[in-house]
Amino acid sequence: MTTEDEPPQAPADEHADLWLAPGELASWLSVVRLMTRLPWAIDAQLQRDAELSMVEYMALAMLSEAPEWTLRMSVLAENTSSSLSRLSHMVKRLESRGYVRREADPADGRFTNAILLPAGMAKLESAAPAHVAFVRRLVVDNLSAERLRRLGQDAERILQRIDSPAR
Amino acid sequence: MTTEDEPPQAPADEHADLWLAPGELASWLSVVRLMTRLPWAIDAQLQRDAELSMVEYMALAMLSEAPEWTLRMSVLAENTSSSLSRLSHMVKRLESRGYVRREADPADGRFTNAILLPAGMAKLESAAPAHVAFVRRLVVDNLSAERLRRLGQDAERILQRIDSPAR
DNA sequence: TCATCTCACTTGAACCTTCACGTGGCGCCG
DNA sequence: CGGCGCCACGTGAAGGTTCAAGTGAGATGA
Repeated sequence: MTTEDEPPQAPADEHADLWLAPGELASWLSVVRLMTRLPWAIDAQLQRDAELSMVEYMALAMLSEAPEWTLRMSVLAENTSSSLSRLSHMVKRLESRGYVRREADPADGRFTNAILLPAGMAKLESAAPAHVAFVRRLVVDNLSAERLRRLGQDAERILQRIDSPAR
Repeated sequence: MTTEDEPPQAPADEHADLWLAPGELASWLSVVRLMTRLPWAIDAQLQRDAELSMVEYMALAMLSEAPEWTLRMSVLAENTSSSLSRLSHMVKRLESRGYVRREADPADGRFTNAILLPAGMAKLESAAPAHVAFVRRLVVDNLSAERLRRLGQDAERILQRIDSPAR
């Protein structure tokens, strides 16, 4: 697919060194569209079927696999790739829905633990099947095992660069 | 090559059929993290160096390659993967900054054309080098040509499923 | 020719994220 | 033991996106 179309007029004269080769550009634009629309699609599915956003689902899922259904806010923030502030607001909302609760770490009051409540676990379990099926249909079962593995590797490779200091 | 890593402990007991196989899950989580953090990184770079968001940059870039620097709002929305409403708000802001203007299509007043202004083109040209360099460092030059091509293909394949009706 | 329908936008409110700052617990150094 | 600084979080305002209506231009049909 895709690509490698020569534009009827070649406007990419002076853009050439400022920009990307046609094939590179096409691939990059596909990635951009994926980054924009895949989260949107997942959010829409979860919102429709479970009234959860993807980050909320991820948070519940992370907690459900943690010992004692408990995680520090900062760890949960890291695991869900969200800022502490965003997480704080989000957990407040989950708390008001009865899915989690917070308490200061008994051992060190500077930390706050987020704790999954039974209602939250129930919510997660009721949301999981449709969500997993959706992820399978869009991604996991849509790519060969090998390609999925490579996709994950590429993602890690890019993430590494994101985390590494400016240069 | 390469190996198939077994996780040291297998926690996926009863989750197994509700969820994904360990390798699948790992790949999927990598993709999720990529979808979350790559846009964030790009936005941060553009914001810092040019006070533009990624969508704004994309919109200017699309317009700059369109004939007469002109595109219908609906076409621009499609090309930037954003809703018409989002685009409308966004273009209003770009308009107030003097980068674009809007006018009703003379041939058919139902359509609205977004038109890139010289100041917008100048903005784009001044933002492009750093942005392109950043994209190269994170993605394009970080993957082999073959892997980049395949990444683009995988993205297209997933996008196709997103666009196809529920089943 | 005029009511009605359709379709591309536009708009304003609600919601969420971001940003900058504020707060409280605990270690540390005197 | 007492002030100081650091660090994990919390909070409120600002800004952007989403959602649900609203608007206006052209097609359609009587």
